[in-house]
Amino acid sequence: MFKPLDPLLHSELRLAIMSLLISAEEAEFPYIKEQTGATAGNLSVQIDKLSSAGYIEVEKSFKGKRPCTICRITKSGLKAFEDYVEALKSYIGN
Amino acid sequence: MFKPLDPLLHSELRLAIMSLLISAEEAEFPYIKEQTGATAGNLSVQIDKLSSAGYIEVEKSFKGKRPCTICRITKSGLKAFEDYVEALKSYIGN
DNA sequence: ATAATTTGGTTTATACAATAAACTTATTTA
DNA sequence: TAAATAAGTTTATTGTATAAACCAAATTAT
Repeated sequence: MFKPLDPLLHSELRLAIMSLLISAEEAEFPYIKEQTGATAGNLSVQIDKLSSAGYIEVEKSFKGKRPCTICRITKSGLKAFEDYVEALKSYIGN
Repeated sequence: MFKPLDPLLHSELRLAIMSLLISAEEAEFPYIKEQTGATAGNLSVQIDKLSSAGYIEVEKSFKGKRPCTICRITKSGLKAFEDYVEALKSYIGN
C-alpha cells in the first residue's frame, strides 16, 4: 500500500540539495546555501550525510586560495531520488 | 525556489494517515493501523498531533462495549495536504 | 471458574536527527 | 592593523519519530 520513504531523502534540506543537483549536475557550496536558504552548518552536515550514503560526490579543492566545495549527484543518488518520488506517489497520488 | 514543507505533514506515518483519510473520509483506528503497519503507540501519538492541529477530527465512542476511535479529515486538513503536495512539487518537479 | 490471550488503545522513555550556535582559518576591506 | 567577510566544520541543543511498557475490558482456553 504505502511504500517506505528513504529517510535520507525524506528531509527538507537534503531533498532540496538533491533537487538542485539533479537540475545542475554540479554546484558549489555557497550556491547551494543561497538557493536553499540553509545555514552553512546545517548544509555541511547534510552534505556529509548524502555523501556518506553515496548519493552525491563532494570534491574539495581551492579556487585561488579559498576552499571550494563542489557537489555532484551520483548515479545511485539519482536512482534513490527517483525511487523516493515513486514511493511518494503512493501517498500523494501521482 | 523551494517552498517550505509543513513539518506536520512531512512525516511518513502522518502523511499515510492523511492519505488514507482523503480516500476514505472516515476510518477506524484498527483499520489505519493495519493499512499503515504502524504500532498502536506510534499511531496514537501521530493521530493526536494531527488532531491538535485541526487536520483531522477524532470521534471516540463505543462499539458494543469496546472503545472505537474514528478519524475524519477536516477541511483545513485537506487544504494543508493540498498545499503540502504543491510545495513538494517544487522539490520533485510535478 | 480462572488463567491466558486478544483488542483497543494511551503514556512514557529513548534514540536519533534537524538545526543553529560557536568556532576555525584565511582573506579582504576600512 | 583592526574589523568584517568568506567558506566551511564541529559541537550542542532541541525536537520528533518510534517503540516499549502499560492499562482496561473482553474473549478464549484449561
